[in-house]
Amino acid sequence: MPRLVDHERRRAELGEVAVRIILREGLAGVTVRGVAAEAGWSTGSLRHYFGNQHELQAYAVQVATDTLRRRVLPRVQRTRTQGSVVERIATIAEEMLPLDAERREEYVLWSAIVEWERRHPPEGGSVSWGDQRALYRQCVAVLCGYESIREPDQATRPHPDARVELWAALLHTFVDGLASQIVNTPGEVSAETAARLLRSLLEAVPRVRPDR
Amino acid sequence: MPRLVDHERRRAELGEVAVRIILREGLAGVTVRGVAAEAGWSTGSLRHYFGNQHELQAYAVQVATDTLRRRVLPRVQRTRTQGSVVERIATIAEEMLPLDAERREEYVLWSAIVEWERRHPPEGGSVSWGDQRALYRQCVAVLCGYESIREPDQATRPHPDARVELWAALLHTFVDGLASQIVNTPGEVSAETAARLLRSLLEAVPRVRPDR
DNA sequence: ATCGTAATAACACGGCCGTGTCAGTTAAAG
DNA sequence: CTTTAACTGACACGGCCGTGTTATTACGAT
Repeated sequence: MPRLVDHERRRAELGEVAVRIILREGLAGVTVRGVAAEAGWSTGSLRHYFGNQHELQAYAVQVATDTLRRRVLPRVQRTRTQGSVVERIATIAEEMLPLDAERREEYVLWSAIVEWERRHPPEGGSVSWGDQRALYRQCVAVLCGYESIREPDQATRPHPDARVELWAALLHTFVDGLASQIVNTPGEVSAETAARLLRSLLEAVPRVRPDR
Repeated sequence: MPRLVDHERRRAELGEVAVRIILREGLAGVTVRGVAAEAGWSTGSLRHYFGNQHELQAYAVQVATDTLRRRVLPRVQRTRTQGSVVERIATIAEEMLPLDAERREEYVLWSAIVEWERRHPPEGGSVSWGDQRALYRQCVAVLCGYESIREPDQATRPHPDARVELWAALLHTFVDGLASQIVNTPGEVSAETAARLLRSLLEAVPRVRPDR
């Protein structure tokens, strides 16, 4: 019969282009015509793979999510083994801050995902949010003097110590604020200032057992 | 000669319409045609008062700034006199959080201003940022056990106690993060949760003198 | 080699946008 | 009342957008 095209492969290809546009112009820049042009196709052709703009943007957000997972998780898991506890945890938390060009790119992707989820709330709650909270929970647990490594699926659930749970939330919120200040008022909050503030907050986390 | 129109008054009138549009559709919704239509004039007429869209949006941002000053400052200054120190300070800080419809409106205006300043960085640094920092500085000073009221121009300058300065920055960042989480992930961070987290952070501020 | 359908691309329609032009209107100064 | 410049609004141009329609192409099964 007619020639067959690997739809999933084409969508992935177009998704990559869309992510590139998100980085350059934000989610609103992902238009049917724009993506088609940058990918080198006509809009009529693109619309065989995405019925409308909504589908295109939804797919782009999905690609962005996968990209972040692939980029950020390995960096977080490759934990630093030297330095004080605060220093090691700070290094992990800094992976969520737009301190350099690469992480600034990632922050733009985060923002696009958040913008999308705000306008199209996922029924089961944001997955990325749960992941982040689990990360901070684990950071605070270590900082408090608890076991340094818990099973991943354990970190997804609340920590038995309410103080850990509380400070995980505080840290999560603080890092979010720090990230937004870095991009929105770079003249007021530099990368160095942010790094310093982060460590100061980590110092304030109450310890169950003395520093290790 | 020809009839005369109070230009400043017209601009203010159009600015109000523009702010209404910012609340409804964001800064990008402030278009020459849109504002003219909502104000009941033609675009050609509007453009006697604003040469182009840039001028119109810049003016709208200015009006938004003035509106916020007029709305938020009085609420902050009418400080609560009952309850613990933490409770009183929390009430002040909560004025910066989008906890109800009114303050959610104000948050949208803040966001529009920040967006504008990010794309058109003011040379002298953001005025609104300095104002906010001064507020948190004063809050933390009281919380630490310092004098409850300093001269306004004193609050603009750094506090002599470095710890006050540090925790003012931490609190500022935290409240920013809390605000963004409330609007971006309302399903994860409710108004109640935010209020609770805020108080928890305030409890963690180190005291110079015992609670008063 | 032929056929039929997926794939492709060109085009049109309607919408919103910023901006420039220009003739008509208004009202204050003379 | 006449003059005159500010004011007004209608219109056009070009651009970008989403989307629907339609003709053409390409290719695998027959």
